[in-house]
Amino acid sequence: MSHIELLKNHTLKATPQRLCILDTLQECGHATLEDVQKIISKKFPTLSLSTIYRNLNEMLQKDIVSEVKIANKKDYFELKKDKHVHLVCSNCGKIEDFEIATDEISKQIEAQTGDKVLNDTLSFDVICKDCLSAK
Amino acid sequence: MSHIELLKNHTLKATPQRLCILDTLQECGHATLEDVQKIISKKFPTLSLSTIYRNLNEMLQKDIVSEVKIANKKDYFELKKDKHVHLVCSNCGKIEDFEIATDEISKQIEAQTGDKVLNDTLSFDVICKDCLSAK
DNA sequence: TTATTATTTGCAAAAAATTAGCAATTATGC
DNA sequence: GCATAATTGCTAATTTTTTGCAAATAATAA
Repeated sequence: MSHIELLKNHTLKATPQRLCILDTLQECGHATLEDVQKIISKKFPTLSLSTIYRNLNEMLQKDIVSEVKIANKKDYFELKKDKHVHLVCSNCGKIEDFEIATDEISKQIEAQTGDKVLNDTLSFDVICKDCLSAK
Repeated sequence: MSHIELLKNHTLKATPQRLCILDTLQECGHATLEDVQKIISKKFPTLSLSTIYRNLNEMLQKDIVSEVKIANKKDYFELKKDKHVHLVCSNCGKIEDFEIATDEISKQIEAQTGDKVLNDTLSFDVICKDCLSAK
């Protein structure tokens, strides 16, 4: 789905500012507010900081974007996508997505606690393949 | 280990302020900065906000305390403890710890990506047993 | 104990991050 | 194209976090 459609489906007007924010997130994969700000200041210097804040918040509300929380790091934003875990390289800082089935572990939790698992957010600290081979 | 020892082992003086902060985290299990502040303002009204900030940061550095990041929530602090996952009730907001082996999933990631997994942070959105039975 | 000293605290003020208010601008549907 | 409701970009207000420094205090050794 195009970003324009995405916005319209959520009753948001497709302004150039919003499209620029979405493009930025798409390019980066995962971007902190600072990242977004820095990149946008080059691509679209007149786009104001308050517009970035306002829109990221709106898009979070409307579930177009999600916030990725990683220990000892600032919050990241990403476009909403299929369920995945985050692999965070402790060496180079890179964040990769990885699709994996987490049903097993959810079942185990349900069996042992009596809770009902709805959803999960998993992140793993890793040394990525590239950093490993660079040693 | 007592909190006093804990501090001394990390070359921090055992001041009443620090002990109060540690006690608060222990009581709460998981507390946001706001929680800590609110509770402390009753127990120890003269303990200043900058002391809370300064000490939580120091304790994070020294690995006495860790930061718990949960999607759509403020950051929580907890005393460092054995590896565990967080179960966050979407209904009542309660956060529970749960000990679970995550080796399986780490192995799977290593096999498929070539990365080396060091550590993980998992949290699960659940409806807790109490909320389930209250329906 | 008491004296000494390096840490730590509390306060007030600075800096950084986030949000609000509002006039001017713009996307959308007719 | 026009009308209009939504959105933007300002600037100013809040809120959150950090700093600097004098006064207070915990740890140490005499």
